[in-house]
Amino acid sequence: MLPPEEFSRLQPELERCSFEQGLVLEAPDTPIAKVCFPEPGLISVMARTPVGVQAEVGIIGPEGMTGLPLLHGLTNWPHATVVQIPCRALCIEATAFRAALAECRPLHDRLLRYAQVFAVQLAQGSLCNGRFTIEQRLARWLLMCHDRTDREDLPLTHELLSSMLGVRRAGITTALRTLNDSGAVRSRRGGIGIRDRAQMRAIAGDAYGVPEAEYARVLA
Amino acid sequence: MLPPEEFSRLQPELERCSFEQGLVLEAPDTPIAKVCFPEPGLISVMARTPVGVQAEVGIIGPEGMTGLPLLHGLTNWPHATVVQIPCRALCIEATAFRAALAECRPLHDRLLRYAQVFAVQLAQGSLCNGRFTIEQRLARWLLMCHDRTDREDLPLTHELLSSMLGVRRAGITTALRTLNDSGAVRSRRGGIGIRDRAQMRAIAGDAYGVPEAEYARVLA
DNA sequence: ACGCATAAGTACGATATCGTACCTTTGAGA
DNA sequence: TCTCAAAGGTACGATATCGTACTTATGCGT
Repeated sequence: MLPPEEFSRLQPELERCSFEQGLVLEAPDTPIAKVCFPEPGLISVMARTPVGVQAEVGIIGPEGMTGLPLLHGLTNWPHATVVQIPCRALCIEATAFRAALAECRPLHDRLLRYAQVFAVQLAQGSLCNGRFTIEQRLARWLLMCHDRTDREDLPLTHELLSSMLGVRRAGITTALRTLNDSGAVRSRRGGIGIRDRAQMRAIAGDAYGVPEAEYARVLA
Repeated sequence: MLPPEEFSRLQPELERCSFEQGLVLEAPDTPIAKVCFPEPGLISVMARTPVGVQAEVGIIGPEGMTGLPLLHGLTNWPHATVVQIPCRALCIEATAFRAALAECRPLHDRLLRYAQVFAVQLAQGSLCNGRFTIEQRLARWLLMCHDRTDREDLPLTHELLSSMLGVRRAGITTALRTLNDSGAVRSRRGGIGIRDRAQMRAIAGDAYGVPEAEYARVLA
């Protein structure tokens, strides 16, 4: 989705990679090796405390990139970046990425606009964690996930979702049953299919939409 | 705290302003007029949904700046920026700020590092909202506030704190009484004084510290 | 076809927090 | 000195979520 002249600056250095579920692209406080521009799939940014309390705080898909610290002139940050739904991605070495940023100001500027969209996503996620129910947050998460994949069925266990939202596994089971009963999703062992997006949006309410609108405004 | 050559680029255009509590520096989705570098005091970034659910998601003091969207090449974002504890600040018009960024790359780079610290603060706030008790979050907030002011007593009502944390006013009263009883703070009508920082940190636990460490690493 | 590890469903008492309401205290201004 | 709006304390039933544990279902590998 980059304009041709910006994409062509990166193209020679881009390598297509394939990522399994669970792959850790960036470890906390560890130099980041490469920047990835995902194809359909899902990568998430996890915050944690020194003693190991952890939860997902942001998600990245084809609309964005991993390695945001490199965009800010740094090599690492305290968060982990983990592949949640397998995907391919176009990847570039950190040093090559840095060089491209320095040489191509329009590229840097464009990616910085994405950094703002991501910051808005973090902020809105914070609001949701404080003010919405598990059911609403789950609907929000599934919608965001659905936006970023091209799959019919998302390969997600309740266990995985519970660690994403930072709640009990049993809490996911309960919330998911409500979504299922309302016809919004179809849930199977190890997988969830979005059935009715309109219904999902109704359930998510205001928990969903602000970062998406920001993305449309800033990068579309 | 900027190096001399970067500060001198901004200096001619900086104007010192005085901000009252409650002043709205940036309204949601509205072009930002100026960038402010606060002196001791507190400014907060509030996220909200279309229907008005709102909570604070980030705070800014002398360590940082308002107007982050301008740093990302944009003019606005969906959040509001509000003065919570009166302060002075050095301010610069948006257009002059943009010009300075374009001309002085080291300045831009340095401020981008701050943008990362702020993003980490947003992420950690999200984690806290999901996983910590009101008491811990309150302790975290008061510590962060204390870091950014030079006052003995923070002029904060329970009402204000409740809208910051996105909880009931009565919830603040209760949590604050616990902090008071443990000797961590001294609470008076319309004001709170931090009495024992070590105690506060013990109560906040892991809710406090990650963004602060990131700041020290990246900008100190 | 079978066995087993993984995933999902369910239960239940405990706890944090909510919504709401009402009452008391405080301190600034008349 | 008095008054009153703002601030703070408290109460109580309701609800969301938790921690934990046990049970059932599924599908992969043999």
